Amino acid sequence: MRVKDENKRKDIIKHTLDIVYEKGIAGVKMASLARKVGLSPATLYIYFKNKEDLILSIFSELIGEQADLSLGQLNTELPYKLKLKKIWLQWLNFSINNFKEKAFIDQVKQSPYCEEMTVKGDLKLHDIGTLLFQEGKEQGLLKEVDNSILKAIMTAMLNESVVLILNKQMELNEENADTMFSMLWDAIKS
Amino acid sequence: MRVKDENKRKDIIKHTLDIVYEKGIAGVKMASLARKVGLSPATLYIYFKNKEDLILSIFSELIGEQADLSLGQLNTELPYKLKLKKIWLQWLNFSINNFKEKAFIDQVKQSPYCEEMTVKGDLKLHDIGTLLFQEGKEQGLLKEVDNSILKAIMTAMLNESVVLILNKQMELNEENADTMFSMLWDAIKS
Amino acid sequence: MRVKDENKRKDIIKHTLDIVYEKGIAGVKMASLARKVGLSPATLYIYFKNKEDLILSIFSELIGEQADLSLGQLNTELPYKLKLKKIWLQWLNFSINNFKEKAFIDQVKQSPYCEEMTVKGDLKLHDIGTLLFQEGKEQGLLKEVDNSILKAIMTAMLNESVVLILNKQMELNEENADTMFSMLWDAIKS
Amino acid sequence: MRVKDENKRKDIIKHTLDIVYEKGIAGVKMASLARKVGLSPATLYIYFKNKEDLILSIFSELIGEQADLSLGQLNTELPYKLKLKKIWLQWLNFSINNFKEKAFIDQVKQSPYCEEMTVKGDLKLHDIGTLLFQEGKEQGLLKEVDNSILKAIMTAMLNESVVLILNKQMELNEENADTMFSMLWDAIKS
DNA sequence: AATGAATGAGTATTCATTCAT
DNA sequence: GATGAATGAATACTCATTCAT
Repeated sequence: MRVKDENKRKDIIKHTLDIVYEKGIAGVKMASLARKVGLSPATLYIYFKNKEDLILSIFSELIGEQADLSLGQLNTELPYKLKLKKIWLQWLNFSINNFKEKAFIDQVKQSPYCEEMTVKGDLKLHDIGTLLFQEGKEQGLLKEVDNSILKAIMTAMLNESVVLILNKQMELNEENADTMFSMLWDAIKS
Repeated sequence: MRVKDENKRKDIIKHTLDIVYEKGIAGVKMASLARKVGLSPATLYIYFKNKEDLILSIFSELIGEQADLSLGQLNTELPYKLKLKKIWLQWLNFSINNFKEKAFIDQVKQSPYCEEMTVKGDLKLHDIGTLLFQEGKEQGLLKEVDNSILKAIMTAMLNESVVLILNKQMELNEENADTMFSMLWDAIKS
Repeated sequence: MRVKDENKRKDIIKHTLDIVYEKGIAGVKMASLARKVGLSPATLYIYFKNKEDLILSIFSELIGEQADLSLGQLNTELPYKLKLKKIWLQWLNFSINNFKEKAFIDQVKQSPYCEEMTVKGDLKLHDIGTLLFQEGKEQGLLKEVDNSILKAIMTAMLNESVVLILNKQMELNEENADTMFSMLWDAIKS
Repeated sequence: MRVKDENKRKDIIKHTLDIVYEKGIAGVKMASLARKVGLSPATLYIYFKNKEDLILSIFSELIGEQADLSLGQLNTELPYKLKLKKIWLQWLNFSINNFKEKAFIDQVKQSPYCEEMTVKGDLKLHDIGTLLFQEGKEQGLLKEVDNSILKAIMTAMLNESVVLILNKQMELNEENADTMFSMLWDAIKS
């Protein structure tokens, strides 16, 4: 009996991410994906039930990883601003290093594939945000605006930083990271 | 000889925007679009050479309108912060009132349709940003960071505000608009 | 504008009947059906929504025709036995002349396509049988057994007669028809 | 070396009969059949060369069993009508108890699988019929019609009885069996 | 200009069968 | 013998686009 090569699933996912990054979700054609991975189209259907399953399975796994990442940092004993900066930098780095994953998540979110699915991972992230901003407000460091606004701004700055860096309009170094974070901080601090 | 009916063209565009907002660009099927507009599929091809032309023509027109909008405000004789706020509010309102148009632009930008096209309208916008931020820096009011960063942040805040409002997580009233703008201002002011 | 040739639908149906008779329902391949009719596969989908619709539409139409056929004969003023014979001969002729249609109906009935459909036409036929046998019983001419049994026997004899004739084991002439009917009559008469 | 497990072969056949009864021959998928039996798809191919072989092997075996069954009864020393009734009842019971087998045979007969095969078993049955009806005619008890007609009627009545019983429109008891047989007898008796 | 019919070139998916262990 | 993985060859269906009027 041939043994299942567990790398194959990873290969499929990797190439799917590549394609989505380059051509969008609609650009994922089962046949050409298979060719890229070096498989027969039929083999894809051993690893994923169908195209929807392929897209949503990857989506779920990515959301899960992303959420897991941040949970560790919340309990550190740093001053609030530094802790926030650390988490922010961590998110920034994660986003840069996983820009294809991020692009994939964004695309799926606004695609029809996402319609029926409850995004569990996102809830985790939401809770993290809540905890984080609550702490800042309690220490009187953050503006007294709704958490969703704070989270929106943080996300927005993150996203745009990533875009600037990926578009080579900005380098990813400590100085620039400091600049971006200080602008974020100025925006949300009380 | 009958002439092309300009209303029909507008109808096609309107329904295309609707579809893209609801189902994404991949959801635009020439036949069902035609049915929605009340035309034959063949008639679409009188108004637009093909699907790509349909998408990109709409895209160009929208980008053009968006840019035109802002140009008027630059010459007003208000203090800088107020002028910036006015432009920001104008953009915000425009984005809210034209969220389908905005969604369309975003979708096209990350679609394969956009690949071969030089985004003329965007250049216009880029120039506006340059002028605007230049003025602020000259008056010593803005942080001395790259214009692209300033523009990115302004765009980011705009986008997230729109999302919050459209998702009904935030109301569109003067107070909230003030809050969002003041956060933006804090972020970019020197 | 090209005009729709109403014969095309009939052609599709005719060739579908041929294929089902020769190879069974599973032998109906949309592409080769289209080729036989002289159309593109895509064109089939203008006339029938999908394969299931193709099969079930034909089925419904055939059932309808079959039922309509018999309704007329019920009111004639012949002696019962002669009337029954006339209807029987009519059914026999119909079955012989439309053996492909009959085969089609039989195949669909035991196929998964039939599962979800309520067979309206059959109900009509059922009612006809009921009326017919009721009359015979009232005149004391038929055995006092359940109508479903009488109908079953009549159907059975019909089917087997058709098989014998189509297999060339029996000729379709008046003598043989008489023989078959008299055997049927002997079986059901009181 | 292990030998082919005869129980496995029986299991495969049993589940094949189940599937054909429920979903028709087209419903037999080698992979899911294997799963049902608790085997790997590849293992099926140890027991049967391919799908056609699977279907036709089962078919041949069933035809053989059916013919064997009847041969024993022909020599009994009963009066003709009673002997015929006994054989008829035996066939009826066999058909009821083996309705899946019967359905299988019917389905295969009208499927493309049957095309190239000469139905040996049926010949045996044909000979039995010939002997049986010959005897009846010699004793002046049966109508002087072609044996194929007599056989057709007997088969027809049998089939319809089975259908009535399996559809619960008729109970399988001595009275009903008597009724059905007497109708058959009335039909064929001289 | 306007149109409904028609279609070629895809696209996802299935499934009998074989491979490699 | 037994097996799970792998696949080639279908197959139903879609859709942007063109045809013929």
